Amino acid sequence: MTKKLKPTDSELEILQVLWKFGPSTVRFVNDKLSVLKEVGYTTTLKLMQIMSEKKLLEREKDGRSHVYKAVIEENSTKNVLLDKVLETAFQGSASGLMMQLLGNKKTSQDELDKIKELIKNFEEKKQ
Amino acid sequence: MTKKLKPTDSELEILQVLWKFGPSTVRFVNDKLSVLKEVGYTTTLKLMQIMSEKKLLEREKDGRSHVYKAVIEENSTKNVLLDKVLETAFQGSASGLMMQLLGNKKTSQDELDKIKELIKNFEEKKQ
DNA sequence: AGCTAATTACGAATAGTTTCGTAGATGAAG
DNA sequence: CTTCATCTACGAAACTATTCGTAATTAGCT
Repeated sequence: MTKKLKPTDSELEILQVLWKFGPSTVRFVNDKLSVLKEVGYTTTLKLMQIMSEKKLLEREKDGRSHVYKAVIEENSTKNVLLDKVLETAFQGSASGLMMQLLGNKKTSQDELDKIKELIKNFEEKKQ
Repeated sequence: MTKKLKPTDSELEILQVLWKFGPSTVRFVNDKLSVLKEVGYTTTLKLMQIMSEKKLLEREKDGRSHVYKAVIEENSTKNVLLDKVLETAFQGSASGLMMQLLGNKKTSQDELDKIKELIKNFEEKKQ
């Protein structure tokens, strides 16, 4: 059973890189993060070391450096984050959350169509 | 312009009470929180004092105590929280988030119907 | 006025996150 | 083998969140 560890914001940024690009070195992750924000190499290193201790990452020696990979799944992690908001902000009401999402001007017609398709498929599968 | 202050988890619990019941004393809020979890009176007091400093709450003297009210809106706060998850975990994709939500076993048919209704209304209003 | 119960104020302890400086280790190149 | 660049390890500092003990204040009651 996977533990329901909620990563911090900084940890999530690192996880995003590893999920997207697969197992990577600190150097690689730091380069990707540097595109988005100023961040020192040792800062990223330290964070990834801590995440290894927490078992969020695993690492393997490769020459003089290490290759880190995410241990926790992208899906289950997203579930934890979404559940948290669903519970704390929307009292567990998916439609309440949906209403908020639609109230955001950001949802395009294209997205809306995708969502409708999702619901349709979901209901068919359910029977 | 409303600031995009993201309340902490504990702060959110207090905000939920104030949003639900309107302006309240520390005693009242603490009583409500105590139903859900063990929490000391001075802990709640301190938190609400800090939230006042942060301008998340306003307070007004009433006899020997204070009445606190939420300054930040329920809707905009939920938007901030939802946006955060949408951006950090789902790269801004509402349908991606929706997929995750449906993947959760928790979404009932009743909720699903409400969501369909929401989308229908939303599309009608859009034209 | 004096007592009591409730409230606020203050500050400290704890824990967790985030950042980064510095030192030490290591592999590669000459 | 020595030098150099790169990487890891370690620890400390700054910051935030959370909790709560204790002291001071206040309103109301007799």
